[in-house]
Amino acid sequence: MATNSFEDHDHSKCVNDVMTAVEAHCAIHKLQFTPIRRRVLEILLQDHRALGAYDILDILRSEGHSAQPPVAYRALDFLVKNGFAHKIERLNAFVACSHPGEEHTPAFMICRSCESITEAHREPEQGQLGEAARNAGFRIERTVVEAEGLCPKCQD
Amino acid sequence: MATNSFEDHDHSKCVNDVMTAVEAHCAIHKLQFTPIRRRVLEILLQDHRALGAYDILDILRSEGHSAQPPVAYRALDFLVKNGFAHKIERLNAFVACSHPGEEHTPAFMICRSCESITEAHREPEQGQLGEAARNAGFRIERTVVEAEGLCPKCQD
DNA sequence: GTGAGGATGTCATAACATATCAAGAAATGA
DNA sequence: TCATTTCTTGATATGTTATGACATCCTCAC
Repeated sequence: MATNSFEDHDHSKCVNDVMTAVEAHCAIHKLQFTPIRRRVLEILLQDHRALGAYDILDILRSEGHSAQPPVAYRALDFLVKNGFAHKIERLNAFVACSHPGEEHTPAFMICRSCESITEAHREPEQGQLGEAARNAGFRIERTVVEAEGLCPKCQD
Repeated sequence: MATNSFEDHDHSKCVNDVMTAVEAHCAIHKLQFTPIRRRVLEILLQDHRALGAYDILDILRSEGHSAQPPVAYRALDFLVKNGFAHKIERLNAFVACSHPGEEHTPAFMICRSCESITEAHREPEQGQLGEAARNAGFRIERTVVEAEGLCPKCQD
């Protein structure tokens, strides 16, 4: 398996692995993985890119669903709350999680050229931010860590 | 001087220092520090809090300015572009910079209770994000690093 | 004083997100 | 099985954040 989504990889496996993991997680935790929620996650998984809620709505509409804004936002809330997707604050957009269901503190690398996104993992208490927080007496509950730049392929 | 804005400090000195530094920077770089831009920065400096563009607009209006949205966004663009203010992506809001004009890579700690914000500084190439970027072959150009949690005072 | 570029005034609208309430479906327990 | 509760969805409306476009005006260099 590719260590990050900038590398060439078998994307259908990538999608299947995530869907399988999410299904299992929902079964265990008695979460309702309804058709809309499933479809929105599938849409996010199509690419390692972030999609806005209205991009998702457009796709849902083209498939015949009703698709007023709350439809997308509710599905996204469900996916984000349960760790199946993340919001990219810099872009006001959403991306499928690479490690669904597991507790983790993600960091993102966003290519400004091809818009691909790869997810890395951090330890919130370590590193420069953790140190700054300790110095300030600040108790971290959530972090947003996003880097913008150029992915390997777009540096040429 | 306080090492971070969570501590008690002489805030009028805080404001004066920043305004003086910004004035100097604008003089040197031939930037037009116009009344609107100055006023918006003063508004941001009133507290170590982030304000939305429309919060700023409300204040400008209450002072008799015209104040259509572009008025605030243009002033904020100027302040951000020149390093006098930062956008807090998590909040879609803006905060005055503690170290105006200097090249730096900020990280923010946002108190979810009192909404105060303090700015720390990072080295983008170091730490966990820098390491993840090197591993992925990603070239970082900008970073968004924001922690949400509780400041020392609000932990009681 | 004229021209070029930057700054502002103003209107309009795009893009992102949520409140509310009604109706329907699924899980729960008697 | 039926009633109850809870979660999910449908639908309308609205709130919030941000930008496009164009006219006007100011400033500075020449």
